[in-house]
Amino acid sequence: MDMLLIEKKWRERWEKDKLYSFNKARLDKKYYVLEMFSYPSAARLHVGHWYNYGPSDSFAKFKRMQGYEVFEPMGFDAFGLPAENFAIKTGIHPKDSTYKNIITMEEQLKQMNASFDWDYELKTCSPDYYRWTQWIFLQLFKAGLAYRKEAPVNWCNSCNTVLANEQVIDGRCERCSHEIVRRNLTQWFFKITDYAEELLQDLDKLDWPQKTLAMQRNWIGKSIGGEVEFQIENGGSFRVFTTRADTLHGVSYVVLAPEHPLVMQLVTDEKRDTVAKYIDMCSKASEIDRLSSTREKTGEFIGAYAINPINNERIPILIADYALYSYGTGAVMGVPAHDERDFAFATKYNLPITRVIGGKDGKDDLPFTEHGTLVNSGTHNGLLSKAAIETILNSLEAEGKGGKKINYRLRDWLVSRQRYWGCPIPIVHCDCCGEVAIPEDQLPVELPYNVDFTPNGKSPLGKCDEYINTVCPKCGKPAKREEDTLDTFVCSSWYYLRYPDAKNDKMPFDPELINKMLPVDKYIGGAEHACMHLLYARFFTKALRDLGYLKFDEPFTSLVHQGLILGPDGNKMSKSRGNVVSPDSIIQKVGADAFRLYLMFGFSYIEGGPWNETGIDSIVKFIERIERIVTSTYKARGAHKDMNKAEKDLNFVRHNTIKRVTADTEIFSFNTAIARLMELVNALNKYDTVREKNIEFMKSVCLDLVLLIAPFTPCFAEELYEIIGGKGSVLNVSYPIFNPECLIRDEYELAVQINSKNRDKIMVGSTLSNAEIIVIAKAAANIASAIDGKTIVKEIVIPKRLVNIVIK
RNA sequence: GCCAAAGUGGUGAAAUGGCAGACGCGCUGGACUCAAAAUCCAGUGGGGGCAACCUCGUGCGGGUUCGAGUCCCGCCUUUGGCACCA
Repeated sequence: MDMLLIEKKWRERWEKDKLYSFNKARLDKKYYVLEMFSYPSAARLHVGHWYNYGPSDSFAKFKRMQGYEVFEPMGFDAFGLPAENFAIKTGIHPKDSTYKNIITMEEQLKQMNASFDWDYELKTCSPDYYRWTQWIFLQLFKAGLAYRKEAPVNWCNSCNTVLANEQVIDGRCERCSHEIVRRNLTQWFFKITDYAEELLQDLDKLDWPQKTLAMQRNWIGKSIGGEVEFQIENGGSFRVFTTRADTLHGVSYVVLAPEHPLVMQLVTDEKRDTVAKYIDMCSKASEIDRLSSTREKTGEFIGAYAINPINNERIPILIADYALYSYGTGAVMGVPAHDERDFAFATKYNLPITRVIGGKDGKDDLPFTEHGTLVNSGTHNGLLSKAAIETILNSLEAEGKGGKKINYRLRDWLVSRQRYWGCPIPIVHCDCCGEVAIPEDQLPVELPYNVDFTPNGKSPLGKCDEYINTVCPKCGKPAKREEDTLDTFVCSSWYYLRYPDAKNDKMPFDPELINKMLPVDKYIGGAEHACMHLLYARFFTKALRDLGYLKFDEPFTSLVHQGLILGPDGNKMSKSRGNVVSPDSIIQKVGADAFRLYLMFGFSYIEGGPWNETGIDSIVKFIERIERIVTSTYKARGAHKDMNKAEKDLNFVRHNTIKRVTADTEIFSFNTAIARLMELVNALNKYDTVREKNIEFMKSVCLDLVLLIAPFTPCFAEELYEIIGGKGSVLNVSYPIFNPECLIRDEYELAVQINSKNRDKIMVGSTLSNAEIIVIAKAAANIASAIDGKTIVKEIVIPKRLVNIVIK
């Protein structure tokens, strides 16, 4: 078969017949399969694209053949830095290069023989999409979920923009690996922290990889504890957050974060200079320096004192950059005896260390960080930590000096970017009215084309006079537009909602339709999005639900991460390593179906692994074996109609294959599914050598084979189906269903063990009882002699598998 | 440092606590052929034995169990994630 030719033939026919067109009349049977959309890169599709889209499309086709109305859209995550950086280098405008790349990518994606319904295609950089991104921004703004604040932010000097916490990897920019520095800037944030608890709780509802759930839990970082209020000696007060209120008697100092506003108020005149210097030093430190937990702790006494509310002790107030202004209250109590970090800090600065929790077994090593019994704690002596936390926080609460409190590690999502190629923020800054939302009927705020986007640390849109200067929608006076654009993760946080209603020009989506189409039934994409896209999208869904636009809580019911295909050297493929494998030549040689099948058979889908193409030839041979056995069977003639042992054996393999392929495909275990298909082909070939063949029966097995393979090699299966006289598309035929009765064998082979070691094999009828089986087992040649004269301690029968006789 | 996952033939990899290595690749032998290719068939974890068979074997050391790659405890290694979060 000329695969390239037949693939073209079937692609054209599918398109003509609109085979993959989603039928809204069958919404009750909808199955939404979504693969994470791609960035429109200039390079051709790489192995990773194929590995993501090929097997998951097979899953979609499998669901289709099971009778579901499958919705499998495709689009482009088209805003973003690469196009802009490319433009800076070459002068080609990001819009031009992006749209050009999209066209070539569309062509390539179509060569995959996938079921994408292109009628629902979306591009996040197109005004009819980002109009609604802006609309959602405004809904969040009106609900108080989008706000502007000055805060220390992560700044990348190479990308000339701020980054969200999630985009900082080990103190470096996730994109260019440049060191991140901190800057104080006024930026837009989304209040994702309002949803911290629900984002955490609802993880329990999701059919997601355990690892990803764990990562999100860690990222949200719930911490149950309490707040304690410390009076300042010369008036005023502040609070600290602690999970160990039981150690309150052991507090020998408190620490404020360098950015804490109280610091410059409380500092004494003699300390003012050194403290200011320290603060300055902290602000200049890069994230890398600051993040290093092995770095020696530093701090400065600010000359002021606080009062420990539980024992009225006078304790010094220090500043140290290990206290994070953005977590808790920005202030920490120091308990050197029971915290490793505090211990190191107190030792260095000669602060008192008082033990207040007794050690185990009389040991008195410090620091002792476990729970235990309180000592040196006045009236609380003798309490266990857990009870003490409860008691102390309750009494503090009664006195108005604190109480129980939960903190989260999760921070609000910083969405401003000082870049050009992104969604404009639909806000006007007016001297009189402040931040004013652009009226919804004036959306989209279009991204201007003629903009100088050479990077100089200022937002490119700010340099574009005709864009930036406008009038206030409220008071009509001259005003300036917001000059930053939105993080591209904002665009991708709702695209799954837009797909089913991609052409709607009245609203972002019709809630009535979307509530029926969503949530996504199966979402497939890389694990690297665990704490970014997948978290943001969940937040958007919940926020839009609370605003009344959606009726479901979670966007993606079930999630699968495909593994990573590494270079042949076992490293991640990258241009700089020179280990990038291009699939183009392989596809030109063997076709997209064979390539897809190879990817599905050669790797465990969720594991991935180093690239190795030695198996491709064998996959081609396998396809040819199928073609040979199916076509020769359909040409053969014979009047034989019996169903004897040979037929029953083949029928067993057939139904076992159907059962296993169905179950394995359901859980994305494609390599084992294909192994089962190979077994069926082997069984067919074996049966083919039988002298008196039941040709009609054999044909029916071949038909099942063609149907079973159809999701994996769609064009090949279509062609074969046509050759054997099938009408219409094979993908419209129902996927075979196994018959349990055909899986019952007349007799089974059992291993017979003595003391758990194999000693013999027996054939037993399937209707025999365990007692009858034991009788046969004991009579087997090797067994009878072995148990002769011995005491039998135990007899175990595992149906269809083994008999174990335990003797003394 | 903390959390999670993984470690199985020459190789890609399989195994609801039940015959370890399914299905492939590679290799060896055979059939077909003048010959080769293609195709088909058989064999293929280590050690021992002429043989039927025996024995060892899933990173290492223990344990639970009639039975452990799988469960438990303690290590080693690798890979991801988090990392001054009070």
